[in-house]
Amino acid sequence: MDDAETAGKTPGRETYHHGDLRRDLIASVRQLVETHGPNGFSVAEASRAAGVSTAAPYKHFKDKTAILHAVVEDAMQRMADAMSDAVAPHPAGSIDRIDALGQSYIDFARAQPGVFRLMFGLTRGHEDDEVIMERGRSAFRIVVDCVADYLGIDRDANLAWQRAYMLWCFVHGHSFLVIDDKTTKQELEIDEKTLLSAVSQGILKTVGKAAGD
Amino acid sequence: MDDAETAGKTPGRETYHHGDLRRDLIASVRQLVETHGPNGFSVAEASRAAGVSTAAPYKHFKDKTAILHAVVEDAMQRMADAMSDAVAPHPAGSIDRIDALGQSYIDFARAQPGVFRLMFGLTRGHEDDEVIMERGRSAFRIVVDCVADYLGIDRDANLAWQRAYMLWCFVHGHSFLVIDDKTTKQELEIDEKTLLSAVSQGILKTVGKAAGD
DNA sequence: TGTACATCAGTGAACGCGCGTTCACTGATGTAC
DNA sequence: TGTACATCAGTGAACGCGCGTTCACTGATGTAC
Repeated sequence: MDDAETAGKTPGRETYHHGDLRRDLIASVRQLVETHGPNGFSVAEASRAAGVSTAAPYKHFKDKTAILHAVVEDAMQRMADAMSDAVAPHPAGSIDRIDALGQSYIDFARAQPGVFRLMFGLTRGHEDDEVIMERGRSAFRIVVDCVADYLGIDRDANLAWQRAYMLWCFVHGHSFLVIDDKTTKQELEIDEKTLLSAVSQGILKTVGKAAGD
Repeated sequence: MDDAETAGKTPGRETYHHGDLRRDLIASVRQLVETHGPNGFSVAEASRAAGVSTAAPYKHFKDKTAILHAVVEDAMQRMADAMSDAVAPHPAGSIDRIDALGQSYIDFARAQPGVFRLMFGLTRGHEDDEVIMERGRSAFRIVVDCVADYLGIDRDANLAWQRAYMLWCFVHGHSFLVIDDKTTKQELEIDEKTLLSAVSQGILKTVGKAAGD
């Protein structure tokens, strides 16, 4: 009971007011999405999971899509944070930073594939949500900065953006293939870490600055 | 009228029997999925689009997911065909083959993003559909073969599979980012063709055979 | 060529269900005096 | 410290809706004799 209240789990709430329903709803939706897939979420079910009536969410969100957006905003922030954390332990300008960044991205996708799918395209209309877009951009900027530092070029250089984008594509694609079970891992006979560093080196080291030519 | 019947468009069918409802339903679903998103599809709406009662589809499919599976099976076949066609005009063993392959993949995704999303993970349970899996594998085998030929190694070599997978990840990720509007194209200041060949060269040419080390 | 009949692809009405959202309401909280 | 009142986060019942699926049926087709 005490634990439940402290953690905001709301198993059988005793107080009339919930405490922080908004946060709890987001958490419930996250869990539902992981359990029943990115579409297997309803306002009703989320309300039940949070232990409130189905009308309660409308005190905090305009409608269903507003909840979805909040979940994605939250996820974007957590992903950006995870990427920052992954980068920290490694020296600036090292390739380890870049590999750690990629690994954290993949780990995020693997840990919460439902939310990951939600973040990317499943629900249209993200383009209009400035919070989501901005958090996405700032996450990408981490990649750009690491790439620029590694290459020893300006952080605004086109080359840095291009190389960062190439890496993003690879990591993004691999993440999807992993969570979709399309990757025939045993056939590849290569572990993820090796794969990742082989690609980052292939893209960063060797193509050099000649891509525009 | 004649045109409609010939094309199987069924605007206001006159015959009691439909002709080829199964095929028409798949086409209707494809269109619905492109219009209303990968989830914006119902048996009822597909029936309406095909001009039959909502019960008619059950004469051809067990249930809703069976229709979905059929759509994905069809799409997998069309994608594999598109990839074969893309490869054909270029000499065996050339890098052009590989770039054309990647381009055809991206083109497919861009042309029918809804179906593309359907193919990948949106609906779980593809793993159990042997037809879908087999067609996916055979499409990937085209990539592996092209890579092996380019590298001048055996088509069953691990290295070929690994390199092919790296390329697939990139192209797959880029495709998703494109259809999700996450790619800030103008900021990159690089066109797709250049991007694609830079990556394929980065991954194939320069990392060489040393990735296992 | 004609008739009887099995087969099959369609109909249309109905079912139960869960959903998103609204509404008038009520219980708790915080603030002004 | 006590009371009055505005505010706000909840309730629970209700709504209309579209959906997936089933059912007994009927119209068309093909085949055996």
